[in-house]
Amino acid sequence: MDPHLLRTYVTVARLASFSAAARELGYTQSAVSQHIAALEQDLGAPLLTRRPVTPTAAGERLLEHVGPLLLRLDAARADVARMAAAPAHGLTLAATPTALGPGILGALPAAGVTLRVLTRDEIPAAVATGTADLGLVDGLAAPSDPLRLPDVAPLTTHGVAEEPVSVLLPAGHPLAGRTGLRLGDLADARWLDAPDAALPLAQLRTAGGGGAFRPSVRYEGTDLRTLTALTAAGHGLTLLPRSTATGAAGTVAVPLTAPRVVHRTELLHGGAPSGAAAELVRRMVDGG
Amino acid sequence: MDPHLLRTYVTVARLASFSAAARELGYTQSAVSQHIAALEQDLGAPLLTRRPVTPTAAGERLLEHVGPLLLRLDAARADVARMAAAPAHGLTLAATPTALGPGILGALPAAGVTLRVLTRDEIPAAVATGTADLGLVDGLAAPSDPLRLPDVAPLTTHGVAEEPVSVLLPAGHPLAGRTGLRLGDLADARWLDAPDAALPLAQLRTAGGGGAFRPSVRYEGTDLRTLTALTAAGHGLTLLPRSTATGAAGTVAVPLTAPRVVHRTELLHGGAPSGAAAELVRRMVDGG
DNA sequence: ACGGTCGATAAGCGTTGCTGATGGAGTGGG
DNA sequence: CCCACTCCATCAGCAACGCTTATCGACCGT
Repeated sequence: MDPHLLRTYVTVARLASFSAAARELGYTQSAVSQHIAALEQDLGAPLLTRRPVTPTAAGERLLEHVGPLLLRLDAARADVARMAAAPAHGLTLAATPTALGPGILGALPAAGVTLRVLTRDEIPAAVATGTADLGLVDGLAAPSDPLRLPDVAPLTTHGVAEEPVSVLLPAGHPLAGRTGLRLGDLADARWLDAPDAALPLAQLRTAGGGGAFRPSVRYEGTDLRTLTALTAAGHGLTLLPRSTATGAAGTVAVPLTAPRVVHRTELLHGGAPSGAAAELVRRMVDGG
Repeated sequence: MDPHLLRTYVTVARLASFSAAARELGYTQSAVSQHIAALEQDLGAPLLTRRPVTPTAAGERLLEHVGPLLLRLDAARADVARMAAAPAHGLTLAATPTALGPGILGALPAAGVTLRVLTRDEIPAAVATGTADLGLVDGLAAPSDPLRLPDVAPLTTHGVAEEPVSVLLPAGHPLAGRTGLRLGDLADARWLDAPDAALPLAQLRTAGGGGAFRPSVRYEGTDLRTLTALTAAGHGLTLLPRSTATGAAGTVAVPLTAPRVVHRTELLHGGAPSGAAAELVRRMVDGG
């Protein structure tokens, strides 16, 4: 169970080819073949079918483990290296688009920060592996409940903001005049499925809402502007934190009253934030 | 970052001795020394101070990673091996004491089951590494919310039971006559700290309650009988699921009305439960 | 039928990683 | 105060591992 063997295993599985994996990893085809053979002998079960190269049932199970495993390994290496390396000057902050509300943006220093917009799942990984110094993740949660984050590594989290959630409707929508909406009122509505830009509907199901949603258009970008435009054009409703929902052209933001969930933003960092990062953490946590 | 190196690193750190670790691992002292040297060179930072042998700051960070890492590695190996191995006849079920309520016990088959009582943290690990075929974990959660489990491996969870939570008071307690109690009413009470037997108070804080608790006696066993006896003797209050709280001699169980949390039990299993385990899963999930 | 590609296997060889021995450093006892 | 003991680091030697090169059988398209 050498990490090297696991790494070649995942590349072989991904490329569905021993030779291609060898090329990508800088090995010989023979070496890759021996790697896989060694793994299969070690685990006592065939992992791949040859010709075509496809994971077996056991191989599929292994694949589910290896990703997080290698991630954690990288995280450990990065975490230790961070303590030895000289503190870098630049500070990179990974965040989801909806986490960057006005309150957060106001707390940023005037210069020296690199913002990197990532998926919710990518942010803990980026912080753990040192790709980013700090992370901002947001999501839906019961009031004062922490978010459920994948624990790829021992990360420290601080809640930095909580605000109400709004439903974004096109201006002419029959419910646009309401002062508040229950999710039950919207059982038959069509929702935009935009996991990287809006708040993911799937979180609502775990956070207490029930029932199945009917997604219409799926939007895989991270631009809030086009997202609100899609809603304005009638392609579906969107769930957004109130501050980012209000004021979008052609839309109306109505507070969500039930289930009682809030949009929560959390700041994430590894063990020992260096100078500039530590200062930013202090400012954000104290401020919020 | 060979797993072997990591394994010797943790043993050295645990035993605070190169030679002792070598003895335990079946290596020479020289080999252990070289392992640590290799790790330190690979990571670019000293991990241990010698004489006395103590983790450095970087070493401490590494230690936090290595435990889960090796656990996941074992889990992956066990998971794959499980698919190749012949299905065992015996079925072992790991559970917390409070998870074994009457409803659960009734669903067990008449014979062929080994029950193993473990800590909440140990159960996911046991299921992941194949030490147990199935796991039953319980805890406090908002109604219909899933529990927060450490994700040591991709495990499947099914909610199997939810029931109200009761506060266990000694029979003569001033609040014993109440029909319901708010946590606020008990702000000044003394609580038994029994993380392995009762419901851990710490979970309440994340589940919505606030404030600090004043633990009195700490009980590290898993026997509910002595736990209720401790409460009856006035050593502190205990939080228990209603069905296990009622009827204990010398105590009164009063429902907890606020915060609105329930005692939730979840069934855990790995990817491919074998015959007997699969049947038990089906029965429990359908029944609940 | 035949070149081309793919993965498995054998042989050769450099490197790794172990053992055993030795040395310097700190420690406790006589 | 010195000696014996323990601890970890280091060195030399050797076996085993892991890579490459080379070759083979199987499959595919032409």
